[in-house]
Amino acid sequence: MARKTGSHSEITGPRVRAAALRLFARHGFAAVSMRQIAAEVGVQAGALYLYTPDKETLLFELLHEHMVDLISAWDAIEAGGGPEERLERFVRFHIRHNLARLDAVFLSYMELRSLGPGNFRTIEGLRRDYENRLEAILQEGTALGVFSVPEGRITAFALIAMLTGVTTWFREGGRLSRDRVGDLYWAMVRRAVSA
Amino acid sequence: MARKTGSHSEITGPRVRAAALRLFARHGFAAVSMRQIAAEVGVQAGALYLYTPDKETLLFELLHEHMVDLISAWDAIEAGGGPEERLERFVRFHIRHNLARLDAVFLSYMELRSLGPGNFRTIEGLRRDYENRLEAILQEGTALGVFSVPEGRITAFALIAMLTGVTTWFREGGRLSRDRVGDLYWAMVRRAVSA
DNA sequence: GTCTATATGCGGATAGAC
DNA sequence: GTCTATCCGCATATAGAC
Repeated sequence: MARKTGSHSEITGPRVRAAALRLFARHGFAAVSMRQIAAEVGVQAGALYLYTPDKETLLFELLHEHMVDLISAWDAIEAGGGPEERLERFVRFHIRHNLARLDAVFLSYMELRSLGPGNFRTIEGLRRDYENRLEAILQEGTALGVFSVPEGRITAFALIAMLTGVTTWFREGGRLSRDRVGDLYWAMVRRAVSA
Repeated sequence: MARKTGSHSEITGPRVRAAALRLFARHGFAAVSMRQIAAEVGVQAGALYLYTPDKETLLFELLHEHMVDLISAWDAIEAGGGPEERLERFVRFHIRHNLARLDAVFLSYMELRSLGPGNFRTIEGLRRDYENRLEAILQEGTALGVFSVPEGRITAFALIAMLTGVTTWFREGGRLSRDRVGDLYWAMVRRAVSA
């Protein structure tokens, strides 16, 4: 199947999203121009509109993809085991998954406000879905008497905030390995919720 | 001492900072124009430059004031008692203080990147000063055998992230009072670090 | 699919009148 | 101390050539 010269749809689309993700996370959504994104990809600004109807939609798609990716990755891992086992798996998963996606994590926390109301609600709903999965583990463990968690929802918020915080200080090649960080955080989480 | 008509320096300055804080936190530094800030205060855009040399300096001063305020408020409270007592005081102080300054907390996390290198380092240094105070409590408690904290610095990061997270979900007049939230978080923190 | 060119409007910051 | 008017540049988004 012959293709026209200069036809790079399958390759330029992902490159646009990658550049936008990097730049939005680094400088903020409003501070980044379509021209900057285009320059990073190596095309002219007008060409970006072949891949997104406008700037906000580009942001929305990045956030949406990140949340769907997070939830489906967890759903593929959670199955089986008691609450304590699943909670440990959650702690290690959340740290590992987010450390591998620093830009997307930062963007998800900072630029929800740059979305219109409809897009905002969609992303917020996905975040809630994720939080609910952790809350369910905590509730189940409390019902079984292995955890002592009087407020499952608030505890889920607290734990996710603590775990996500790793992304703000962890440095590749630093003194602590990812696994060691997982050990440390799991030790804290376990003690914080144990009966 | 007579004063000219339309002379409101002592009152307009604080109003400019208050409007900037609110708008920067709500919409992001880059997304807010000097004209918007001026409109909120009720003056014309040009008049703002009587109170700040430029937009970035305005942001810097807001962040700087917030950090100095935080540290000096804590220093006025910390004195006296053992590590466990001081840690409890820290937990309750951090939650209470930050809940009363939601815009500034949000801004401090999101818009450090909008500062130039020099201003950035200044704010980062102040944040480090604050973290060090918590770390010192954890180290002292570990040395005395009342805490079991193998990594004081990482644990300080983890606890601050967890506590600051309250600002993202707490709603005034909701089911939980501030004091109850303090109780819940202190229970988690205590168990997470106890020997 | 990408380019160049452009419409149209808002951005930060300054000058000078009052 | 504040206002009006303005400089100048960059923003998003689109039109039409190739």
